[in-house]
Amino acid sequence: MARGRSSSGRPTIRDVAERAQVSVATVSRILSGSYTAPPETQERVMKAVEALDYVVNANARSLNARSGLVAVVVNDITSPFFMNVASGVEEQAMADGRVCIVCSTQGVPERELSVIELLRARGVEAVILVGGMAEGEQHLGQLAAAAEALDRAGARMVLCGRSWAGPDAPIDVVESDVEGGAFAATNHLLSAGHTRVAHLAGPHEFSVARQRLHGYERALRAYGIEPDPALIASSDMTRETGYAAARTLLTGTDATAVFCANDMSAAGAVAAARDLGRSVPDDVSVVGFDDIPLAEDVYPGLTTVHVPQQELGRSATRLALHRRAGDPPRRHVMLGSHIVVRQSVAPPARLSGKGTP
Amino acid sequence: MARGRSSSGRPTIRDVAERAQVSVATVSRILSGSYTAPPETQERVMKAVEALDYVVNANARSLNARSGLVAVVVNDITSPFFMNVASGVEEQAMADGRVCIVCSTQGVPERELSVIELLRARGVEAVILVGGMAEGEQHLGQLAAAAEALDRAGARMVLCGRSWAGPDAPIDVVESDVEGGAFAATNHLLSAGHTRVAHLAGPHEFSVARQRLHGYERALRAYGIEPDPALIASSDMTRETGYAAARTLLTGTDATAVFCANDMSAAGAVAAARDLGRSVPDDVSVVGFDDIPLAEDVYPGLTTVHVPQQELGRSATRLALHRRAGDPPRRHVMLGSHIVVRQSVAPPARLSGKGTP
DNA sequence: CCCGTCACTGTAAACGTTTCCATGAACGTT
DNA sequence: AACGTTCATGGAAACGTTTACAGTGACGGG
Repeated sequence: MARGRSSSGRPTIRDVAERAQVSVATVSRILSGSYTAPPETQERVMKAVEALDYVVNANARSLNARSGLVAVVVNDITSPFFMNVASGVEEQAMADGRVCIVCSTQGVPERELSVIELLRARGVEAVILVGGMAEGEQHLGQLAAAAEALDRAGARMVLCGRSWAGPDAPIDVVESDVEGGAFAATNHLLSAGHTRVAHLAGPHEFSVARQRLHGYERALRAYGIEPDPALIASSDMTRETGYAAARTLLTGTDATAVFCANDMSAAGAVAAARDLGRSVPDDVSVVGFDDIPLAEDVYPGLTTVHVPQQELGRSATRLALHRRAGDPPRRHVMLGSHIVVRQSVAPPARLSGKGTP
Repeated sequence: MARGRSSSGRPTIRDVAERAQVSVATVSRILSGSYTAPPETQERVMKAVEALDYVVNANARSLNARSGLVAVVVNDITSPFFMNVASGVEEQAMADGRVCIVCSTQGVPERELSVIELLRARGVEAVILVGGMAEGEQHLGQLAAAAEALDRAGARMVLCGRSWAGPDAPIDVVESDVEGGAFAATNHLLSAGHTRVAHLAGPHEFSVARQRLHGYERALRAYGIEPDPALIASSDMTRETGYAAARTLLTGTDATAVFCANDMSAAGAVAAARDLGRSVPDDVSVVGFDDIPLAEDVYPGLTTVHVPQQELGRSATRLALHRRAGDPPRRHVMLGSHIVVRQSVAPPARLSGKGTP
């Protein structure tokens, strides 16, 4: 039952019109709610729609009207940080009457461009780029070109939780104060009495990783300590590589504290410490970054820098969607971040030994 | 630079044709790679495409050709379990030359239907439904209708990691052996010597939650123990509700072990135990379900039932995409699950006291 | 009684593709 | 020399909508 008149496939607006004994124009008008038809006709059309189980062909519609699509592009669909930001985008998009879809580059930086192109082909109204590691000279150029192309098509692209590595950003950017957060985190360790504070850095090509490194170094210097390259290891911000890097850091150096580039690698560092028979926080203190839900479940609870993930997403979406005539072409939003104290930090063993009577 | 000839918006195929001095048909043919044009023309067209920064309008294309879109629908975009399954879908979809998008119902069960409708409107080729709590009589009926409508449009819908609650499924289903897993998990606790094994169940409307409950009860009975309703609490499988439910379970009963409906609520249970001053596993044993990455980071490492999340997604996608003429209309794939032993289970305190000399 | 207004509806032209069919040229076969 | 084949191309008809424009009656004011 409920088959359309057309030879095959979905019923079309013509089938509905035929069945309801009106013209396609009338059906279109009623369905898009663009005006008030007399209840009698309205009903006839609705009945036909019901009977045929008709849905508009959104692709055909997009030929004339706006698509109503907002897309989030993430590097890895399983990363809690990215997906928390994405859920913020989703929320705001829905509030603005749009539909949100999530696409992934599957960890391949170059794919970022092809995904954007694909979205442009689909006529999305906004592309929110969250995270993303590829920040080479050439890639940035192509990104700028892609943004311009989107612009021409009436769509907006905004960088979210990631900063533009070049001189001035050709697109909107929403980020949190990463360097300030890193400074605060390192400072937290220093003021607990640590002097040998290591940093488990992220990939150097990644601007937010560099910012964390800078914040770390700045905090050390503010304490009169010159950063020691031996205390800086590098991971790609996953649990596994964090584990490995932390392990060498803890065995090869006299570090009593580690500031990690993100919570994921911090979880790896905690596991590494445990496997080496070092207690956290008694033998070694650990601080993370991001404040993903995991941070609360790791034992001991991870002291970390809170990044307002949902708000990052919401804000980026607002920027993309709410554009008024007078707005400056490029906008930049900087959200604050603050430290969340849990149980993974304590004074260094020697000091705490000295400190107690 | 690089502006199209049209008044505004993106350049069209006509602009390209004009610039390359060929017909639109030729351009279309060359771009879709449907035949081999002489290199000279080929080059002219490519140059024009480049110069105008042209991308096809995928919506217009979808009017005639297939869309190449595969969609995953999840309940909550921030759930690790769902997103791991989704990444499996993504992988397989890409392998089959399709593009994968993720949509969320944002925790609102009814929204599932509207999202499916929206996807139908976009002409997707496959809809993979992962998770999803709404399984009322009426909802299932509507789901079946939606599946039929998709079918008519030449698209496939498959249920993934979730079973059809009614008599026989009107659509393809891929699931893991949930009841068997629950049986094994409970059995693991029983054979460690526990007799007061509690169950932190999921919502009863949710078929996979019911299956876990059944497996739990079956294991108890196999040990000659009649399930005690007092030992069964309920959460909605989040960390927070798991925490609350576990807390009442641990204070109000003499349970020495808890089998949790999923790892998330198990993490809550572990936290509750800790906050009550009960050590895991010495005072209380905990077993989870799913084996999400978190299970490894919780302390102590969570003994849990491994569900092949990626494979679930891959398999569902294959089912949707690889359909041959002779295939039965409805298929059902059941993947195995097995227990992963970590550190959250030990013999009950009394027994272990008795057991040692 | 005429005419402007109004509410409702239909016709047809976009929108940007793909693809069927036709055309003409070059070329090897009989 | 007449003829099929192949190749490269163009014209035009779909695909399923939306929407500008035009048309129909009905109605009420002059």
